[in-house]
Amino acid sequence: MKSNKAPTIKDVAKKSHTGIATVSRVINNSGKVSENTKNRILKAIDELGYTPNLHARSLSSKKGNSISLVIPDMGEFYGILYKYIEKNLAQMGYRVIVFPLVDEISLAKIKNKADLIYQTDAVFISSLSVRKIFKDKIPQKKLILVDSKDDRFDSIYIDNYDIGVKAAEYLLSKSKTTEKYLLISFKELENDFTSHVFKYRDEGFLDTMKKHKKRVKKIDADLYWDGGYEAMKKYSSKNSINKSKVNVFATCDMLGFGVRNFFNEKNLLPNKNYNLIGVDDIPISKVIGLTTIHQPLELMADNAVGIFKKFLENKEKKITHKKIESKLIVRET
Amino acid sequence: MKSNKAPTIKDVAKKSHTGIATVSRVINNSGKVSENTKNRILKAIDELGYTPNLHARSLSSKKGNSISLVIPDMGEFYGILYKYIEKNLAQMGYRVIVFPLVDEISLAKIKNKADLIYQTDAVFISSLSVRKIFKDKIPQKKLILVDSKDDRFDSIYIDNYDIGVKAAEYLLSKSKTTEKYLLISFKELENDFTSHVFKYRDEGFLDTMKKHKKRVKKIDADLYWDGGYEAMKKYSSKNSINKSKVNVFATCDMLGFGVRNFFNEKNLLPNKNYNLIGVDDIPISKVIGLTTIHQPLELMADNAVGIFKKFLENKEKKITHKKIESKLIVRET
DNA sequence: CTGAAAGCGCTTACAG
DNA sequence: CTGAAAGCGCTTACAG
Repeated sequence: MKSNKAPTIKDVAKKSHTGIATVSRVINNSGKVSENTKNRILKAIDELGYTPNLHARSLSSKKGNSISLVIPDMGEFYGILYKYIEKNLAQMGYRVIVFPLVDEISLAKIKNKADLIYQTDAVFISSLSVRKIFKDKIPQKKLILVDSKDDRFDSIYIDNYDIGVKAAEYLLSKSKTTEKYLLISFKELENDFTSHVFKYRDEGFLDTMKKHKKRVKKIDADLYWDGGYEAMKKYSSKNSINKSKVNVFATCDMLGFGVRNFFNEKNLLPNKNYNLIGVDDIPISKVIGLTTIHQPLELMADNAVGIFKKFLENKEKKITHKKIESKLIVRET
Repeated sequence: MKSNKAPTIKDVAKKSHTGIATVSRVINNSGKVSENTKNRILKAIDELGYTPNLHARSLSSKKGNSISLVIPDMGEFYGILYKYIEKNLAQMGYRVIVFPLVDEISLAKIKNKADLIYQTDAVFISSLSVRKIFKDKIPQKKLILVDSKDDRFDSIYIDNYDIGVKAAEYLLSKSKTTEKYLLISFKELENDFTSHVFKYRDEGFLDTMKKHKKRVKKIDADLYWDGGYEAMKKYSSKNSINKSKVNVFATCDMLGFGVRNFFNEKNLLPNKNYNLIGVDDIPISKVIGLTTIHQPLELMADNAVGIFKKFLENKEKKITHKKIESKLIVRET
């Protein structure tokens, strides 16, 4: 009867009548090993059902072969980002470990210095503020920001102020003088999760509208699928929505979704009764014909991985800041 | 000038004039340590910015303090499941590492015996077939199936055949003799990702309809936000949709979403012109008023973690099969 | 091409 | 309450 414990490299060595160093070589495909011994070892590995212990490997090699990806929530948007990053890194033999900051518990875990996140070779942080998350105890790791910016760290980012400007210009191009302008946005709470992306989008939009002497009514909405709907409902209860065209900037597609729903329900038509633009270009936006501002996730992922690669190669200390252009996608609304 | 390397337990011991065993004790809060030495050690840890090496810890303690969660994709649905599992496990000091099988690459990684997944203390598999994923090389780990069933492993599952039955009964209760019945479903490819959930839902629905002598038109759809829409468009190009009421079972809410969109666009009304039921009860379903069959994710997560807890306690070998009841949620459609 | 040995940074009896 | 020492399963010079 076999022992219950998982077989180790020692067991493999014994069974194949070699030393552990040689076994290690064939496992890692490093160094020269004769065909004959190699086959003996492979056979033993197979028969034993041997699996290398990653902890031992990492401990002795000083490499984790993994990176962390910190994201604000686990939804479709970040799923896409994950996919692009994973695709790149998998080829390099790296694992990407996801850390969704879904609640206070997961935030607390990350702040604990004994957490897994501190064992990975680099930390990719998406859409979140390093300062807020880690406070003063920033991990002594390679940090790469994706979709946000911090002077102290490598950053791949999009100019959110510019997004607001683009949204304003789109709506202005579609409208005449006497129309109404609405800004439906999420009012971020000042806590550890705050990213300020909404704030910047708001500002870009508001500033541009002011420049064109347009008055804008701002409405706070919940960051949820019906957030935009409820905001519009509230607005329409005090303002007429049929008299003149309404132009709406929803600062993310999730909010845009709700707004679109609202207009549909009232049988109001895009271009005629309203215009609407969102941000993100999540998959569902295409389906509902929502005009939006696209965030090039693939490009961001590629750039982030590129920085990581360079880091691995020559440990260069220079910090890279790469700005990615967002793109207007005109659809029905 | 300080050394570049990360401080180890040895450095802490030296700085606090103790042994590494004692340092280990205060880090892990185990055993008795006098207040005085404890404070000295804590101070040293803080000054050094010491972080325990998890690989070393796992290697010597034989515990990973983590579990794997394998999911078919990274979207809102599994995000919710993750959240519930994580909430439970975090309190126990465990990390949950997500393995989204988004493409062939990620599948290949999992099959590699050297993968991270084999280092965790247990593997939770959601909505996927163990047989298909791991083939004959099933990991010698505690496997817990969430939302699927396998006689060989602990399973928390929902009866998908029964879901089909429930959907049929709902539509029958809303309809009269002469009406039309549509089944809009995803035709699973026979590959490693196949879970057969759709197949069982189809069967439960079809069998029940047959029992009631109703003819059903089945339409294959893409598993995407506009899958249901396209399916309906195809159907309506050859069949009238206005004459008599149409009753549709979309085998998941994502498909139901598209169907609902289609009817909206045609200005057709629920209960009057059509009835529609989906499955899953994803957040967006509530917003669009989609009648659906709810999957109790929280309950499933709790049960799965419960099994894991028992496993940790007494290493019991008995396999648990727990069936969870799905629940009809009636909304507008 | 191959193997014995040191060492990675911890935990855990063990002895005091 | 405390510390020296063995051991976890690997990788990597080093010597052959």
